[in-house]
Amino acid sequence: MQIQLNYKSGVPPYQQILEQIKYAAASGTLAKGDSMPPIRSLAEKLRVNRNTVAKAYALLEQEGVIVTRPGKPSVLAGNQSPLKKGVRDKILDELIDAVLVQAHHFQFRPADLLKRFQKRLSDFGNTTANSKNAAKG
Amino acid sequence: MQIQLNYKSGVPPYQQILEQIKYAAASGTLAKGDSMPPIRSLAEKLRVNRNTVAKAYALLEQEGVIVTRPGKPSVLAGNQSPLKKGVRDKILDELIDAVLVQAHHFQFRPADLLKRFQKRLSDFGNTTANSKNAAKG
Amino acid sequence: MQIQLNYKSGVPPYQQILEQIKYAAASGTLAKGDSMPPIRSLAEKLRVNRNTVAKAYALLEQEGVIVTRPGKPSVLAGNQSPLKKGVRDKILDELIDAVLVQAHHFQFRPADLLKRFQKRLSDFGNTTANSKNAAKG
Amino acid sequence: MQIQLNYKSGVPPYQQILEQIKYAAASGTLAKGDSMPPIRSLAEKLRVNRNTVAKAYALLEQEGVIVTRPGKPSVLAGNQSPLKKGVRDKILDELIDAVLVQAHHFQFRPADLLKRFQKRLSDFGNTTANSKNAAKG
DNA sequence: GTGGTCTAGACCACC
DNA sequence: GTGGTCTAGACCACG
Repeated sequence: MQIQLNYKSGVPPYQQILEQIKYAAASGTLAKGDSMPPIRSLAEKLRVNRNTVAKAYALLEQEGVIVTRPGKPSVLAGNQSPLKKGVRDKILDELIDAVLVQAHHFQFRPADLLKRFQKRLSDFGNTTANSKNAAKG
Repeated sequence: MQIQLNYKSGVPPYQQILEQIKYAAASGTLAKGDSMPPIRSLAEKLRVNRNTVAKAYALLEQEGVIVTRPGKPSVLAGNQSPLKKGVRDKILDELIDAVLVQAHHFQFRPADLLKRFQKRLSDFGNTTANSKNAAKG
Repeated sequence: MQIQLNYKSGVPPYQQILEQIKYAAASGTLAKGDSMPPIRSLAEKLRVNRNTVAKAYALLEQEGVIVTRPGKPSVLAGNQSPLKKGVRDKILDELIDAVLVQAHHFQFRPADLLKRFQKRLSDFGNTTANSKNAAKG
Repeated sequence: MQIQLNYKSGVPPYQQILEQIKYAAASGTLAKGDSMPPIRSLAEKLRVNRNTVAKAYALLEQEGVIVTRPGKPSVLAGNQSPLKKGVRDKILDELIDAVLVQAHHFQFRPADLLKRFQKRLSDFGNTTANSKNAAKG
């Protein structure tokens, strides 16, 4: 699972973690019964205090998204109502628009922006392919 | 210009104002040289404190989006970011990464994501090109 | 670090704080990686409101002088301005012009002014070079 | 006479005008009995509202630096106590230091800074040589 | 403890 | 009327 924290977005980190895990669950990246990454290692990876991750997990349990049991890894609860395609598209479009607006403001030429996006996309594919193994290892 | 504040998102109001004005500027709803709504009236309309809007305006000026001068209404500047290229690229990359992560969670296939991005990009280009006429009409 | 506020100058306090911290950073009184005085204590010492100091810190971060992170003390960044070269040059030229105008009013001969500038420049270089030891001594 | 307004210094324009005229008088750039530039033309030259210049002139008269008579051009009053050399030097040094600090922050190399200063200095010499005639004409 | 944000209300300088 | 600044006091998120 890939989590991106943005410190300048103004959204509190615990909330960013929360949302991204929820999305991952809703989209099927995480399946029912999968175990979540341990708080400690996730905190370390994100370079964030454990309390911050713990808070996200606590809220996730409160919302019924995960089940935590002391001593055992947290696992994803079942029956996630997956987001409808329309909703998912809307979320993505908003993020894409943010890119477009900023790029326009920076006076990027569309072709250059597209190139940058493609490059980033292929880079991302490679790292996530590796990270899956890294996470398991 | 239409600004909608979302109090549940966790994004601070001054930043939502900032982004939406940037959006309006980028999409052509506001044209270069147009004068901005006065801080006071915008604050009243959004039902926030004057200082909150003032903060957004101050940041917009620092980013080179608008020009403010005491006694005069703020006006939209010619889009010129005062930031170094490296800094601009970094900001853009972070926004792109947010898209990639979300798309990955939603299990979009890279090809589909790219297609969606391209579509959005060309739509955006048309909007900004047409908006001048739309505003006049 | 020593900060002196002058209330008669007309320069807003937040800006005096900004400049003097910049000065301390440039002259080596503060070294890269040093942590800054907390906003609250500095405000108390200067007998100004917390927000006033906070504003100075926020601007210092935007200029790349310090790095702030909620929960952690602010630290001095490696000096790297995020501004475009053209913008940096313009800022410098304005400061230089202020010198020239004043010298002209004082009827300094250009040669004398240049000499004075050179002296000050080399003195400044020595100060920053020695300050590390001075701070330690 | 050369007046430089800096809108980002935080010092109100009327005060900048006031100070620079006082310095000019104190340093001898303006001599007793010289007539001041008319409010209207100075305001135009500085791209500032007439009220702003008028305010500066009013304060100058209040301080006894100039004498204004309706319908006639304002003239410089006599007996300006010229600033001592030590004071003048200190004022200049402070302005020079501001340049050095900012240049250091921008990581200008001393040689480059010096070069820039020299260039600006020679440019300034040329413009002021012309402006004297322009002002008279 | 740290920094970040918002409100409420005040004063200033400029046009 | 405009934008800019400051104070006083509150709440939040993070470590």
